[in-house]
Amino acid sequence: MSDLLARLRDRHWRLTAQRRVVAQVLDGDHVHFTADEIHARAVALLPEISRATVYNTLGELVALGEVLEVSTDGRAKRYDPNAHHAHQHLVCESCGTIRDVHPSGDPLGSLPATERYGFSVSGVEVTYRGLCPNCAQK
Amino acid sequence: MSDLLARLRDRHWRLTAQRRVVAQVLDGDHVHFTADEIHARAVALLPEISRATVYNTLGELVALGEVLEVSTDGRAKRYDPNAHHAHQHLVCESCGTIRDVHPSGDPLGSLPATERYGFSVSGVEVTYRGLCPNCAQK
DNA sequence: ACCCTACCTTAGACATTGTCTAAGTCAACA
DNA sequence: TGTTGACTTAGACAATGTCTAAGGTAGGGT
Ligand SMILES: [Mn+2]
Ligand SMILES: [Mn+2]
Ligand SMILES: [Zn+2]
Ligand SMILES: [Zn+2]
Repeated sequence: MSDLLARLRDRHWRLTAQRRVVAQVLDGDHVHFTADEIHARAVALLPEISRATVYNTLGELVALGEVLEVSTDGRAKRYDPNAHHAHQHLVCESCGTIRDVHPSGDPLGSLPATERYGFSVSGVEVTYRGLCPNCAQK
Repeated sequence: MSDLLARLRDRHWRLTAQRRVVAQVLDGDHVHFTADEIHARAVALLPEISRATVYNTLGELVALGEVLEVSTDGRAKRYDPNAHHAHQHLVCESCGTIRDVHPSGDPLGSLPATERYGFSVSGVEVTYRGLCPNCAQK
């Protein structure tokens, strides 16, 4: 994630304490936190950080392509720092656990030209749903 | 959609004016309205119908498997009466238009056993994103 | 046809998630 | 070290969805 800070410096970002803390919370490639979860963890490191700044910083990281926005449940969006390796998600319907998964083949290839209705198709999101081992054993 | 009313009667649903109107708004297999859009159209047919009843009725139709809930944009959920033919969605990133599409192959099959982490995988949602012909011509 | 009553509907309060504004603060550059 | 425009903040506001208590009614029983 220090890579991330370097990239942001290159883009003439001001490196404020607040932005450092948000980046630190997102460190680790397999987290999928909501904005409020990120805010709570950020407050533990920098008590005076505001909700607005967390939302602002996350929005900027998404616009820069450094973080992905994931909506797996129609509730709060989740923020995914694993933006540099294409992947999809497997979600437990019971406890909400999210795993990164890597399907075989190109997901875009599954949409035939006759099903594209003249769209220029540029991306695809796949969400697999099921029960995780913990929740499956009732 | 009269099929739907018959099925609901069979399940001992009370056929109230409000429920008839919600079903009528959802008639047609290729609509993807938000709850508020459905409420606005329902009010045009039955002015005193409340927001709570629309939400209640939609939730019940989803629980019965007669309507699908679709979250394509992280904003309001959309309600899809085309619940009896498996399909996926193609969304215009600019204007939000949604088309039903039918990918080739079984979308579930693209997730190898080694990527399932012990989950019992029961479903998959695929959202293709791009620009519709109207929006593509700037 | 009329009652009952369990189920349904309603208005509006409340909850969650996200956006915006105006005023104060500070990181980076000179 | 001073300057300045970008950044942060508290809190109001907005959008979407949930809940409750009170009143209404569909449909079975008579
Ligand atoms: Mn991920
Ligand atoms: Mn559909
Ligand atoms: Zn689980
Ligand atoms: Zn479009």
